[in-house]
Amino acid sequence: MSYTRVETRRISDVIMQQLESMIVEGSFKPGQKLPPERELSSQFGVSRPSLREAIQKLAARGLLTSRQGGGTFVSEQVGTAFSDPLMQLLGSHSEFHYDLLEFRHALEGLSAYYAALRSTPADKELLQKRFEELTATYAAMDPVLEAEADAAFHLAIAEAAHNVVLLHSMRGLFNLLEKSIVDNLSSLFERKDSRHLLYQQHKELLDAILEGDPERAQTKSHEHLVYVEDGLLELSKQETRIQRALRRVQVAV
Amino acid sequence: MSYTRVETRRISDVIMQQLESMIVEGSFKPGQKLPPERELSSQFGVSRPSLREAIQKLAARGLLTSRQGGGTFVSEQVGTAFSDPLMQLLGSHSEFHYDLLEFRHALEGLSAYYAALRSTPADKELLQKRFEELTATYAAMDPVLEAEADAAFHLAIAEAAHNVVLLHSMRGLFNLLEKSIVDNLSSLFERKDSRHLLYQQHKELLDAILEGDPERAQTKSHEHLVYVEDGLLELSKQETRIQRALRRVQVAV
DNA sequence: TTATATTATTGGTCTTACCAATTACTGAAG
DNA sequence: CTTCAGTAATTGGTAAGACCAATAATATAA
Repeated sequence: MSYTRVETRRISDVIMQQLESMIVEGSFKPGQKLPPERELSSQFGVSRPSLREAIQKLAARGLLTSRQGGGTFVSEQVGTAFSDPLMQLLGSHSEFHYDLLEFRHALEGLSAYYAALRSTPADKELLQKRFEELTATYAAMDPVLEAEADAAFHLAIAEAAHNVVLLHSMRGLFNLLEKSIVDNLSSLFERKDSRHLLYQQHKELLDAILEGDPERAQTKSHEHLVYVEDGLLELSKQETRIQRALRRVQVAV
Repeated sequence: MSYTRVETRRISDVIMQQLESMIVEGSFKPGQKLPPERELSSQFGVSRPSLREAIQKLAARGLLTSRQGGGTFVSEQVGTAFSDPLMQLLGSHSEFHYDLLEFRHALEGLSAYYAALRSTPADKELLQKRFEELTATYAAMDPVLEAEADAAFHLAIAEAAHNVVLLHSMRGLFNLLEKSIVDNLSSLFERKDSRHLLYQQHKELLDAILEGDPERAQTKSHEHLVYVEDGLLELSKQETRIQRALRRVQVAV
C-alpha cells in the first residue's frame, strides 16, 4: 500500500497559510486593518466563503479579530514570547530595564548583520528613507519624536534582515520598551552634545548595510550599542547587576 | 479563558462551542464520523457556510479532520498540547525552522559575549562542568543525548551572561526547538566527521569565556554558528528565503 | 462647534447551485 | 458464490448573489 499523499489542499487552507505568512513576515503588521473581505477574496481569486473560512481559522488561533461593520484586524500581540507574563513582569521592574535595553541593542546588531547580507533593493530604499526621517527629527529637539524615528529605523533594519523570529522579537521588545521605559531614559542618554556622534554612528551603520558588509554593520551597531550603554551606565545600574550576579551564586543549582 | 467576548456572538462560534462540547463530553467519540454537513446544518438550524466555518475552526485546532467525499471525523489524538501560539505558527511552517535556528545560534553568540564579560567564578565552574558533560556524550554516539548536553552547555553560558531577558529568550527558544524541530536537523548537521571540529569550537568558546575575552568569545561563537548554518544550508532552505524576500517586495506598502 | 441624523462601508448570514472526491451499489463475468 | 468493473449516490469543497446588522464616515441641523 503506497502512502500516496493525495494532498488535495483545501483552498481555505492555502489562503490561510498565505495570510499567515503575510502576517508573520510583516506585510500585515500587528494592529493593522485588513482589506475588506470582498476585496481580499477577489484579490486572491477565491469566493468570499472560502476567504471567510481562512479568516475564521486564523481568528480561532488568535491571529486575527473581526468586528461586524468594523473590519478585520491583525492581533496586537501576535506570538513572541515577549507578551507572556514573565516579560510583563520584567517590564514593570526597573532593575531589569538595563537588561531589556541591552538585549534590544544586541538584537539590533544582529539585524544589522543580516540586513547587510540579505536586504533587497526595496529594503535599502526604505532604510534610506527611515534614516532621513531620523536625521530630520534631530532638528525638532523632540526626544519622543526622535525615539520613534529611531525605533522605526531599527525596525526597518530588522525587516531587511529577513528573519521572522528576529523581527518578531524586535517588535515585542519595542512594544515592551515603548510603553514605559524608553521615554525616561532616551532623553538622558541622548544629551545634546551627542547628536553629531549619534548621527555619525547611524550613518556608518546604514552605509555598511547598504554596501552589504555584514561584519562592518555588526561592528558599527556594536559601537553604537557600547556608546549608548556607556551613557546608561552613568545612571549607575552596574551595582544592581553585580548584586544580582552575586545573589545568583547563592541560588545557583 | 473567559474573555469579555460578550458582543454579538458569531453564529459559527456558537456552533463551534456546541460541537466542541459534544466532542469533549463524548457525544462524538474520537475517530467517529460526524453527520453530513447538510444534515448537521439543518439540525442546528444554521446555514451550511456557517456550519462549515465552525468545522474549519475546529479543524484548525486539530479537533476535526475532513476529507472531501469521505466525511468529517473527530481526531484520534484529542488532548495533546496544541495551544502554544507561536509554536503552532512556526512549527507548522517549515520554512521558518531555519529562522528559528539562526536566531538561536545568534543568541548563543550574544550569551558568549556577555558571559565572557560578566561570569562569576561559580559560573565558570558550572561552565567547565557542562562542557565536560558535553564532551563525554561524544563517545555515546547518541544524537539526542548530545543535543541535550549541547543545550545545557549553551544554557549555562546564557545564565553566565547575567541578562534575564536573554536567558528567558534562550530558554523559550530551546523549548520551542526541542519539541519537534531540532531533532531531525541536529542529526544532519552533526555528521560524524565533524565531532572533532565541534569539540574544538566548543573548547575555544569556553576558553574565551573563562579568560574573559568577550570579543573572542563572540567570534568563536560566530564561527561555530557559521559552520552549523553552512551545514543547514545544504538542506537548501535558501531558496524559500529568497522567495519570501521577493514576495515581500511586491506586497510591501 | 457640537450633536444628531443619514449614508456608506463592512462583516455576518442565508440560499442555491454546481463541482470533485469518496463510498456504496449494481450487475456482469469468472 | 465471489470478484471486479462501472455506475450512481453520498458528501465535502467552492462559487455567486442577496440581504441583514453593526460600525464608521459623512452630512445636516442646532
